[in-house]
Amino acid sequence: MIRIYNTLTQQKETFKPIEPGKVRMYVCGMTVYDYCHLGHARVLVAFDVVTRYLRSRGYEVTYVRNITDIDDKILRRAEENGEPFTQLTERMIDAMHEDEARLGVLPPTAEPRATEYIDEIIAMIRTLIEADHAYVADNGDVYFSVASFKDYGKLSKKNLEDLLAGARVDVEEAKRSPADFALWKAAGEGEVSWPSPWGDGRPGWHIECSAMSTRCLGDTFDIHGGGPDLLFPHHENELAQSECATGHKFVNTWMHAGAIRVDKEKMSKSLGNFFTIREILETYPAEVVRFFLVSSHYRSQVDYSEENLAEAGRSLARLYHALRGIVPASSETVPETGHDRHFIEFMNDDFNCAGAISVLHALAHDINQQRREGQNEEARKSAAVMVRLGSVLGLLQQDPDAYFQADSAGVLSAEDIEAKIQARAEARKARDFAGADRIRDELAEQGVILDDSREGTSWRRS
RNA sequence: GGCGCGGUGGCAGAGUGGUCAUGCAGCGGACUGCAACUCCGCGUACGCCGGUUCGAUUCCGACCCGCGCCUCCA
Repeated sequence: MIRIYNTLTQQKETFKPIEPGKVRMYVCGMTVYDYCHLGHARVLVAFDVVTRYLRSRGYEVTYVRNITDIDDKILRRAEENGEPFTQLTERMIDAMHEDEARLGVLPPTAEPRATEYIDEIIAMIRTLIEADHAYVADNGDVYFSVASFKDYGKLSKKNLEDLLAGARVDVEEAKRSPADFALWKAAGEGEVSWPSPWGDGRPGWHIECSAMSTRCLGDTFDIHGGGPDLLFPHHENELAQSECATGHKFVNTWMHAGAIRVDKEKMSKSLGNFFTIREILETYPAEVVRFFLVSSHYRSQVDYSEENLAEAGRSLARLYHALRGIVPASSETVPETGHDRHFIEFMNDDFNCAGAISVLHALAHDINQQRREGQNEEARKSAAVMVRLGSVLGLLQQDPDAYFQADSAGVLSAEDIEAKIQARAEARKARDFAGADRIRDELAEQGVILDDSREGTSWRRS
């Protein structure tokens, strides 16, 4: 029994898919005008874990994550760069795919782009106009009439009066109400546009998600996810449009990830305090970044800092250390253990990954102890469990030696290091400990740490 | 101002009405030529004040503090 916190009802609910055994999920993806930052990574990883876990429990998951490849920010950036907007978006989409692959994020089932759904968008706007939920304004824009949807605000818990009282809503004369939002924006002279019954223009931001999600997943689907700052206005507006257009409930479970913070402030584009994924990956192994993200609950805020990343690295190293030098038994031969059940218990409770990781540590402890006591077969079984549970979180899938010895800015080659280890072994044999220690210290200075064991000496980069 | 979330040991981070989170760091011991790795052990954590209760970090109320959204943002 999986329980998920639903933003709409503000409580954890037992998850029951519309169609037994199948899950239809939509997550708001990127607006591709810049590189992805850590905040994007959080959403990517969080819903990757949701997908992996649901699949591991036997669900067939259809995971749709859109790409917004047309909007004002894209057009502005393309103009600044002096390039066609499609060239910019293609480049950023490639970069995004690269980033997510490095973070171990599985590709979604479908990745629809706004520009490929213009027909569906126009059809939905037409339906909304016909039903009097939208209107064509004097300036040629088409707006959604917020007053026409009595449930407006039910997702973000806002009421219209409060919204209108706030001075921050965009006062646009053509709108009937300041809270109304654009479905279709009329194109100015020379702007990128598509033909429509209301003249040339381009879609507003929210309508694309309504059109793509309902087209790909049906009028009603199971899960809709996204970042914390999408709750309002984006998801609220999406919900309003969709329910008005289809006449059905839009989404059963709404999931929102927590924000990434830097120095107690939200990491965001507007504050300019963001770190891109590729920037961070220059300093930290991708799996450490993923581990950092997964080791706290997806809904909580997390602070990005060098120290926190470093600690995640040390914690992950403990896990890989346990796996080092043993060949895990094949997973099928190891039946479900208490650890598996614990893991599932944690994950069933709104994807409690922090708890799930504690099970991985318990397994590491078991393996170390079993090896110490010479129970190698038991250790191999424990390792198999650890790797299979790790795969649900997208962790521990690398060869441990490869993980520790990954050539990240290493000055010394693996051959050089092996040669030094050999020299040290000979010195030790001759009981020249001063000489042996000198070699070890030299390696340490180059960022190489040695681990002696009965079987010999292994090394890792610090 | 409106709405929402949170304050857990040196740090990170789960969780629970009454024996255990977990990890990092630290300390003591074992292993080791010495280290590293690993193992064994250690540390009177639950913002503040009331209330409910046999018993509250966990439930209720007030208060203090922090954060998020209300504008493009994942």
